[in-house]
Amino acid sequence: MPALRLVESKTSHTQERILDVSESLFMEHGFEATGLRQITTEAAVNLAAVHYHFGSKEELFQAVLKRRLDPMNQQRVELLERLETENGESAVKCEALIGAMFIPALKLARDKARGGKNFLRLLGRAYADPAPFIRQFLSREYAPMILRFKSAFARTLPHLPPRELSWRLHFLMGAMSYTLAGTDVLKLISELNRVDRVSDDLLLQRLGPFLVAGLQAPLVDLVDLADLSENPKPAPTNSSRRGRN
Amino acid sequence: MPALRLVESKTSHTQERILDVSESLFMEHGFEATGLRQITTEAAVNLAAVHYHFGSKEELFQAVLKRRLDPMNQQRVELLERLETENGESAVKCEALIGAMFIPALKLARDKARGGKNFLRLLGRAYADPAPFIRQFLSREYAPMILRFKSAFARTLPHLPPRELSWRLHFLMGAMSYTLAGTDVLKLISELNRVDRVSDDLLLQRLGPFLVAGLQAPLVDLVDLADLSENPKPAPTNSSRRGRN
DNA sequence: TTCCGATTCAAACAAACGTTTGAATTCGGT
DNA sequence: ACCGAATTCAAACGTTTGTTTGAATCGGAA
Repeated sequence: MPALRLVESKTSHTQERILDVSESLFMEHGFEATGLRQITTEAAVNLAAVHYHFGSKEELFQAVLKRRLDPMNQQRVELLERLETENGESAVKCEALIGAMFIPALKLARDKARGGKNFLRLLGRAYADPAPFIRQFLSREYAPMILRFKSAFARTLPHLPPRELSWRLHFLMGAMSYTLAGTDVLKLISELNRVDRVSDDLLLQRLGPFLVAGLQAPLVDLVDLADLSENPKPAPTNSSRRGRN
Repeated sequence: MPALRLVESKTSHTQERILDVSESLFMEHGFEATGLRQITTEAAVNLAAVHYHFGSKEELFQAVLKRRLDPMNQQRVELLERLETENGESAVKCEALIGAMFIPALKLARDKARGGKNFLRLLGRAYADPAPFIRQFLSREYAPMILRFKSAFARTLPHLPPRELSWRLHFLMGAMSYTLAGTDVLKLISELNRVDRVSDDLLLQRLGPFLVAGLQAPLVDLVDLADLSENPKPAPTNSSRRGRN
């Protein structure tokens, strides 16, 4: 077994080429469907270089994600902390919090030298991957930043019960990652095809208000709807209402 | 080449067992990572049965999706049409439209005999898959239903420009599929772990208001934010504002 | 130059992949 | 009981997979 990158200071030219090519290929075909030979030939390096520098295909995948994810999440909490010190006692507004989460991602998507949107599509794909090593890695990677923001949101939305807040943040992450990933299943929805391809900036300004309004939506008391097939319209019929929470 | 299911009336026992096992395995490991031998041994059928009944692994995957997706989307448009005839001239409310989209999916998630949540997780995974044959299939499968609902939303949200509506529906689909898929990357967000596992019903009642509020969010005029790193707070500084849409 | 660790390289490993084949078997109708 | 079609079966097809090995090459300090 070789030394497995004892020298961390000057990352070799080979490592970066492998990471770059892997990023684009993993994004294009997914983790399982991308072969190491495909990567190494396109990167013009030897096949064994992957195992020499990264240890295994799985570790390579994690390295690809980690390279972009660490700085991005770090920027996110930096923005959050700056907002919090600026605001002193009073809670930071929803809109600003969402901006703090979204802007570093958007910045990454713009920086074509550093992966561009390819990386975010890869990330969105990783979100949906059930492979345990991916899920564990993402959890480990996201935990600090998510918890940090959750308490910030709780401060600015004090009327929301904790569990309700958790769900709304879940929805928020869904819409955000779905959007950032550029999942274009439903391009047919729209005229998004070519026009809005350019204007990444406007994305936040469209997504932002949507999410802010969602987070601030009024609380409704939960109702048991056992009759799914019968009464499709959720109009308050005032019957079959049983308190539950 | 064999007859390739000329007889459609009585689907063989083998076909269903293959579909059931495939559904759960594809969901667990993804399309690429699931082997045909894995499927056929777990289903206790011969390896060649897959090609005999379905033609190829890709066609098997499509059949797995189609079996649940067709009835679900059909239910959705049925609900929509019932709502529209009930409301006559006036537009159907946002809340009801979202219910019409969500309830058939929720119903499917509940019906453990017909796949249960496994299928929705599989579906959420397919959303993020870049394989062309999957994307084409999903587009083909979703097109009628999506277009139907889009025009319904346009009627009830007349103040929204078409492109803005398209984006908001995009966000909506993101939050919805992310939620239905049960992507639990961010379980750490919350106390969702065991408590809310039971109450699928309450999901719609949490997601519904979130999405309604998002769809009805006020329109803001779009601004050019070229200074991402400098001014993280989207407070209206009144400078660097250039009209653009 | 000499030497040593870091890196690259070609070659091979066993295992698993999706797919095909042709014979054996089952089944329903006459 | 017989026939013909539908289905199942075991076996092998040729590729491709991630990983390992051991020797060749490179690069900088002594």
